[in-house]
Amino acid sequence: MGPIIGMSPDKKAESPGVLGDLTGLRGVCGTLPEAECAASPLATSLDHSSSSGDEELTNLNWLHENLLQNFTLGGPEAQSSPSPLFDIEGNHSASIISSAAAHAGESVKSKPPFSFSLLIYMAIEQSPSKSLPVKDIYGWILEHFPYFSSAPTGWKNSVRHNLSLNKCFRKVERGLGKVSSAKLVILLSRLTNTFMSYPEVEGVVPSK
DNA sequence: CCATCCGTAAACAATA
DNA sequence: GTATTGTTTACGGATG
Repeated sequence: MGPIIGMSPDKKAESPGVLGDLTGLRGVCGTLPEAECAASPLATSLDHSSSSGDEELTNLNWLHENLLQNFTLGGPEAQSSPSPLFDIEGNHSASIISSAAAHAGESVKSKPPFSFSLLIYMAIEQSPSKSLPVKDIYGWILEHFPYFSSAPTGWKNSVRHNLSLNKCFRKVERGLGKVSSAKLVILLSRLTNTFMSYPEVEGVVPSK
């Protein structure tokens, strides 16, 4: 397989049921006022006058929809729950990620049909504290996607690149939670706040 | 053709 | 001094 090439045409064909269509993601992201999505989400996202708009590239709202629609309920119709957002925070959270990981396991040797943002998100979501040191993110990815164990080391750079670029990931000082050996922790605060309003998480995040 | 998204590489600074 | 981590920039491919 020539997955190493990166974005091979198979990418799309390979993730018909998994990621559905990435095209939708872009659509979502493009329609939503990015900054607001992150800051104050559902709320009316009409006040993006305050934001500079540089977050369009960093918004991962689509990620939720995508994840939830494809992994949780098996489809956009997902009407069983009032809001798919609940699943991600609720008990289903783990299963969502597990499902994703399971999908990944199908083709252990091939490049996972997930973007780095998604991989990072899954790793963080699976952690008990919803936060992970970079090192552990590496570890999670390696554990669930052995493909990277044999892949060039550049993927780690990509992970860090995504962590920095995507404002959905927030860096917090260590020592705030259970993370002890890590230097820094990446926390998905905006993401969770956007859809689930996690007061607890907010408390964990050091307001610098 | 253009805009956007994603992956990758690289350079550099900060920190442990 | 070294390794790791974090940030930033740039480029090219893929897609709508």
